[in-house]
Amino acid sequence: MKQRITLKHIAKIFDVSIATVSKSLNDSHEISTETKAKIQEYAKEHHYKPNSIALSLLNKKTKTIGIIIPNILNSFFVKAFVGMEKVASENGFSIITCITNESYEKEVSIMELLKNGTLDGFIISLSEGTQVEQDFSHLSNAINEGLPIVMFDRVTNSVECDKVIVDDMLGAYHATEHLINSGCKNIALISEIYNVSVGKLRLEGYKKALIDNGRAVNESLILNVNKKDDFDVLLNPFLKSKKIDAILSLDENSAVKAQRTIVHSGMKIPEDMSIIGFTNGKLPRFVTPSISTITQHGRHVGEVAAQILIDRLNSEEEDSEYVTKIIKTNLIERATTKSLN
Amino acid sequence: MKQRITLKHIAKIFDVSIATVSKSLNDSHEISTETKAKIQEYAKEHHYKPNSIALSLLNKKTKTIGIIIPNILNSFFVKAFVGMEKVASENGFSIITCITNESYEKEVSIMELLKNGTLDGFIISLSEGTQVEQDFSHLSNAINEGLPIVMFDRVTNSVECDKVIVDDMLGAYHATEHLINSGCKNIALISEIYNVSVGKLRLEGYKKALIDNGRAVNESLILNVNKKDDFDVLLNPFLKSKKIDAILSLDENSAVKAQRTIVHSGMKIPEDMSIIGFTNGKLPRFVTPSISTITQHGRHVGEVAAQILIDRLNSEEEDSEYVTKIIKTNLIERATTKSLN
DNA sequence: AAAACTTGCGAAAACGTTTTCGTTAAAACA
DNA sequence: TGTTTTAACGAAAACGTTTTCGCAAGTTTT
Repeated sequence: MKQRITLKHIAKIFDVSIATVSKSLNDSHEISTETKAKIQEYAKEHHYKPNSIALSLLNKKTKTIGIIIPNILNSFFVKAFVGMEKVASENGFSIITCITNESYEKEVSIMELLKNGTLDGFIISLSEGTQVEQDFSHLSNAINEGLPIVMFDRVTNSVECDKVIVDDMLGAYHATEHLINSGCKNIALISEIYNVSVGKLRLEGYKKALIDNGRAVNESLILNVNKKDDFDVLLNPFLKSKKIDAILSLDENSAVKAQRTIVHSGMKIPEDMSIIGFTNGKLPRFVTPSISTITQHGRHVGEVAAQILIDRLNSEEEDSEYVTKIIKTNLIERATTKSLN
Repeated sequence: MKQRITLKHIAKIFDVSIATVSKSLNDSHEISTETKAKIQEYAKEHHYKPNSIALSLLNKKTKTIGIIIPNILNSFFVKAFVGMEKVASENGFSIITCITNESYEKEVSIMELLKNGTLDGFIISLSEGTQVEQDFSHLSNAINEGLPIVMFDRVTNSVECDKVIVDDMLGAYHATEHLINSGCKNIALISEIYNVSVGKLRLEGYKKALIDNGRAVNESLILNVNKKDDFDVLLNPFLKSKKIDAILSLDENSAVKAQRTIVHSGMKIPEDMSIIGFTNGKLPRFVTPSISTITQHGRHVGEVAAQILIDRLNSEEEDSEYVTKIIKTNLIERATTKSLN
């Protein structure tokens, strides 16, 4: 194992000071052209690379940002991640990734661990546990210690920082309206994410659309499910008992599972039953019949979040205002909805 | 923005030396119990955390590993990633993630960038570009410079290092045999990954199974496709012209796309046409009919890879032998294959 | 009472880099 | 010739930490 080459090594070779080597490699005018030339050549030949740890210590900047996501086995978060990675890499930043598995404790301990100087800032989407717990001190502490945070998707009003959110309410609103306009009478809502902020916003959008269109909100048409629930068992009686003819699913999983159950039950899609889901992964696209989906532009969300953080890190002034960017959604009409005309 | 608290701050407060503070916080016996007590208390109250950049510089260890993957929008790689993140986090390691987008150039430049002291080691799956280019000097250089590498899934014999591979050949072999034993006569092979090592191994397994079972290898039944190809256009004439009654897809994408094309063509699955794919993501499971799949245990692959690297980093002795772990595959029988009895 | 040992702490080096501020010698000027 | 500029380099501080070694005072042993 070769020792990594340092300024000191080079200095010894040419019998000059470390300062001279450093300046030579930075092409300083203080050093004579010949000295610079020979030092630069030697450095190149021996693949000298400045130790970035030493630089980080000196500059108090690491050019590294932390990305904390609840769960990466989720097409929205992976896409957001891809967007962040792209922007970070384009701007010369590295990313350290952590997965909280929806746990508040893990989120807190990760942030404690990472507030040790290795990071210049955070991008985070809150874990379900944190949104239940409603304790955000680990975040405000980080901000107080000078670590900027950008929150995306699952955010909270209790922390002041930059935010990138999806227009969940409007997305659900439009989807619901689409179902209404295509003739659906009893629109059910299924959610696996009733605990998290975006789930609540989508629910609001659903209700508002009903009311704005002169329908009553029927709470018995709202079904909150858990990840381990058996959909067939849960959904079949639910659908039959209520004369439901449309489902708005607030997350990707429940949309796909509902579609399966309905396909197996023999109902006609979309004639007897319409479905709209959230999050445009491969799943709703490749399933048969393909599922109409509200796309959240996950990749774009990630890009914007990363760009905001990097801009803040690169800007000199400390006190620029926090921004909240809202990313619009789109309804992708596929085979589980009737078209409007 | 509060300044981060350092040993120096604490030293000034109690009018002692930095050394004393450091030793107190590390509970050294050299320091009197009272001094230790008051310093520890103050440190705790003010949330002192050692600057890990300074420690990294001192110890020449960062407790950070780099994970380089070709593409994270791929269920195998995400699962592997999840496994690595889990093991790393359990062992107190952070991970820096980079995505090469299958590009050789990006892979090289990423490694150049990261060989700057920020990482203790790498876990990498080769990009398609690298496997085409067959230039691995960026990897051997890293190893020569003392940065251990664990390669997983897409590996090469040209670099000596720890490896974790999936038993692709045997997986394809068993799948092919299953198709033969269930009565299929003309088994086609479709691959989007003919360029990468694992694609070649799977192809070998397919051929070997045919030969071992007294069948001839018919090269015209082997179809290499590209990501942008239109499957319907490509596949329909292919299937009709060759009397094909089974397909072995070497990757997840082509399996799902082939299934769609076949469903649309009206053929009966699995009576007229059997399908087996690779990589057990959500897609093959949720699609109708669900696709029989060879699972590669991605998560386990990731866990093993990370554990090997971390063990090597933690071990004192330099020269422990390189290992190659082979992870067995399983065939998950679903609705696109006939059962054997 | 002298010698040896213990306790409690500080100075300084080390990790690798950049940068500010000398310092020396040669060159330019008066 | 004496003074000022300029060119080329080095010393040292700084980033935050750990650790080795040394030192003084007090304590124990002979």
